[in-house]
Amino acid sequence: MNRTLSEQELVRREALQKIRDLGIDPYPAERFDVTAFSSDVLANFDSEKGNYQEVSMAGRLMARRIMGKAAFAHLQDMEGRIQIYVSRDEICPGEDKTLYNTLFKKLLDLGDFIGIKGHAFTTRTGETTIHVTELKLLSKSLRPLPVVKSTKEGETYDAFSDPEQRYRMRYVDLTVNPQYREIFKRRSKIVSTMRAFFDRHDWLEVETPVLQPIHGGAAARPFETHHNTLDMPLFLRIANELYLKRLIVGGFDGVYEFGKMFRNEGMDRTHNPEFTSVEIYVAYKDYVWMMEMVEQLLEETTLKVTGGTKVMVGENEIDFKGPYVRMSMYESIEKYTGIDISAMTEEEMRQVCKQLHIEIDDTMGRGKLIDEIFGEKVEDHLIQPTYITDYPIEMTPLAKKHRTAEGLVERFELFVNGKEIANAYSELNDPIDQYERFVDQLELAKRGDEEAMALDMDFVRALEYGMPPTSGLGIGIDRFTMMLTNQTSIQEVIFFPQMRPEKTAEDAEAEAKEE
RNA sequence: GAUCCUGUAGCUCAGCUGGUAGAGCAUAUCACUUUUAAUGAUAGGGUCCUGGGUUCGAGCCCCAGCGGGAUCACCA
Repeated sequence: MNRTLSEQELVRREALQKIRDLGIDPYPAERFDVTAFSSDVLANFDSEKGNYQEVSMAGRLMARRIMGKAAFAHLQDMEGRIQIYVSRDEICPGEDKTLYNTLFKKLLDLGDFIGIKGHAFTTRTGETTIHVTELKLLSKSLRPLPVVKSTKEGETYDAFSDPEQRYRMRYVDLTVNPQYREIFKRRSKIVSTMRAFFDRHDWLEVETPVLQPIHGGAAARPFETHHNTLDMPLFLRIANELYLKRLIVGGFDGVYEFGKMFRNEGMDRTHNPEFTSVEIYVAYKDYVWMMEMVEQLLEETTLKVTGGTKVMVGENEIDFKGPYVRMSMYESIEKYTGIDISAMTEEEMRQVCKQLHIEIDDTMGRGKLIDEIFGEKVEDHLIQPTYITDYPIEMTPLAKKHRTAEGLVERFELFVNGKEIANAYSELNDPIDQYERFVDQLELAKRGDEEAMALDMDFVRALEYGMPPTSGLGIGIDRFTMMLTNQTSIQEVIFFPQMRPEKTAEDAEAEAKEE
């Protein structure tokens, strides 16, 4: 670590040494007990009651206004910022004024963690403030934070706003842009609310392998890795569906898993290589039941997380209160194009695509053509939560054949604001049918489809032992969080989105030498 | 993958027709015991993303590369 230190970093390192010279440990080991968060005091302090007369708080020193023998500053803790008032003779009652004159005024910097004790009062300008009687350095910061200033009117100056910097140094982002903490608190609440919902129904939270010898359960390209001792390739899971269904076979009638999935595909503002989904499987149910369950789940989650069932997503107000509109895929296409394709042959559909100016190629089968028409002409219109049901069998090798309609499966996807956020089936539990569907996938793979599903004979064996009729569901947590936080980029709801490695000066130098 | 935009001080940004870099905040020193984008004075701070090229001279022009963003394409 021989990087050149900036002037401000040098100043802080010198201050660190001077603090040690004073006999003060800049990184003390002992605990500092906190009795209140800033938000508690700001919400509940009442100068007439005179509460909060002995509070102990801790956080980062975020702004200082020194006026000789007294100073105002802001302390930022997990719940917000509160002003503190530090006067020299208050924290240094004796002759020795070092703590104020030297430590507080000279050697502390913005970003340092401090602990304070004192009492709440209201300043002349009406701001609730902590009058500090004791002050202790808890951890010295050696790099200057970006200084983001904002006025009482809410105007912000010099915001730390470069997305690259914000994502690479999320710790800085969360510190100086605390409003972004709210997104992640909400994300956490979404997960905990859903978990509580599932637990209340006595469904079991489980964990299944992330490292899988066969990547199944979805159509996507996987990450491949290698296990040294076993000397075999392993894949990071693209889905956990087949494992969860094995647990249904084993006799757990309801299982769910929140987990990371990994897909080795493009990255953009709606795709990160690793993302979180929740999948749930419930025995003796079908996809019709599942639609009702999802309505309850999303309505409850939205209500508990946001306080209402309606959320603004961009320009649109979305209402997650059920029931949601249900439309079969064919109906939706007829509604938005005026064309009924349900009885058409592949060739007739090609004509329809041409008529609608949809680009297609010869490799596309009937299922793919339907999907293209749907993607081009229907998806964008599905703003309020809408179930699209009954998909072509070719696209869905793990779903049960439709109970009445030929060539379709019992599947629905939930679309909100033009985007899919949930996918569910009446799960295929006929082992012979499942085997044949896998074989069809192998044919696709032979024709060059990199996303075709691999044959998982152990899964077929499990089905041969018998799986009860089951309904399964997957929800993309990242995308649902985007909706409930009104974000348009997945990177904003993931703490550490995938980035290319940062190129340091040393790297550049090493590269230059190689050439 | 394609196109466009972008990279200058710790942060946010200027930088004219090519003439060896500037502001605000932050930092340092001084003053100031109810301030709040605190104030006043003074000072310091730069691998102008990287590597080539053109030129007497490049932050600026040209070429190549790297990072990031946006749009499109691809993709559950």
